[in-house]
Amino acid sequence: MDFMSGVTRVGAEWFPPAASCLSRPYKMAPACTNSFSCNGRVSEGGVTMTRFFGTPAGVKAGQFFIDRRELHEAFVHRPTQAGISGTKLEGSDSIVISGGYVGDEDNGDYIIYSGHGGKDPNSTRQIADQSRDAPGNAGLITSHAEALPVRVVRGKHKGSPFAPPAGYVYSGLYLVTQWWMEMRPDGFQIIRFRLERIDEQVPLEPQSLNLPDPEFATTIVSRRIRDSQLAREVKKLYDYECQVCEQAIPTSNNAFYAEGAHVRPLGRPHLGHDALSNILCLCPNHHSQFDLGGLVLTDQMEAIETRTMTPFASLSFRKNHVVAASNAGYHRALWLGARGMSSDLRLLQPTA
DNA sequence: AAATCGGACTGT
DNA sequence: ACAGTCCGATTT
Repeated sequence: MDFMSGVTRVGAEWFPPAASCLSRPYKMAPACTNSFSCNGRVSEGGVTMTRFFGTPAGVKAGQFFIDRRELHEAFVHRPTQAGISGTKLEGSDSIVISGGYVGDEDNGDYIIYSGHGGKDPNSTRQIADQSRDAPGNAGLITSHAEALPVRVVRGKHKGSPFAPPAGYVYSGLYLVTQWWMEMRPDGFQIIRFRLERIDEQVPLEPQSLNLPDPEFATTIVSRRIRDSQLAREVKKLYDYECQVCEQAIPTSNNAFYAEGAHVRPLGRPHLGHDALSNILCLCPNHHSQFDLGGLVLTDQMEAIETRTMTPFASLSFRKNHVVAASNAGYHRALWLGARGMSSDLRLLQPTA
């Protein structure tokens, strides 16, 4: 007996993620073509992927799934019961919103989501505090720190105008933008996460006329969406210390914040590469100064303030990392040329 | 082995 | 509809 008889399914076939992708410190995932890097482990047999970031190939935002097993098989959400997939080390790659915790909010473009834990397995009532060390919760904290994309799935439940009338809908990618511990009225501590939508291609079903204005959220994430796996590796290599000022910005959870800055910009018309030789680890201020042309680099990786054309710092580099002079030269020509000044490299050599 | 925002089945 | 019970698959 087919338990799915009578149910219309959309795109029920699942496709294994295809092509090559970057891996984290564990084994390479078989395949992935999404715009983000993907991670995963391969079992001894070499087939089972357990962690995968981004949207799997062949899956679209808005796609319907009849139950948790289908989500599992499509690599959209691997756990068959738990709401959060992930670990502290790897980060969390997906969540399911099913209204299982009071106080959650679903505003479409942003979500307030409770962590897991502290529930009586028999009564589904909260009987204990939640912990930031539970695997899924710690994973979402890691995803926040690393700006990893989180797949969001909505299940049928009351309280969300975006929830499907039955089954589950894959709702695309979100970023964790905040987390905090919260004391509930019943005296139990829970952990809460704010997630903001980062792929806008597929509109959510408009269920009310006054949708929240997503402009601010999209502005925040527009730079982070480009945070490639390589950029994350560079940040880790430098312990999140800016290569210009050597400052690391402390955040919560004993973590730090930095940004991966592409020297020759990606995309048209610049066509820079997402490669280690084209990425710097910078604090937000120097990243902005660099991207806005207030700072250029000599071939010797001296930082020049373009307002006064004076060197003010020598970039620090760590082992096995070099930025190609050609990329620095491209960036230099981009900004000095645009100001009608000579981009002749000789003018930027430090005078001995 | 424990934990997990399921799922199908029973009752009101 | 809804709530409780039992039986869970998968991952950690």
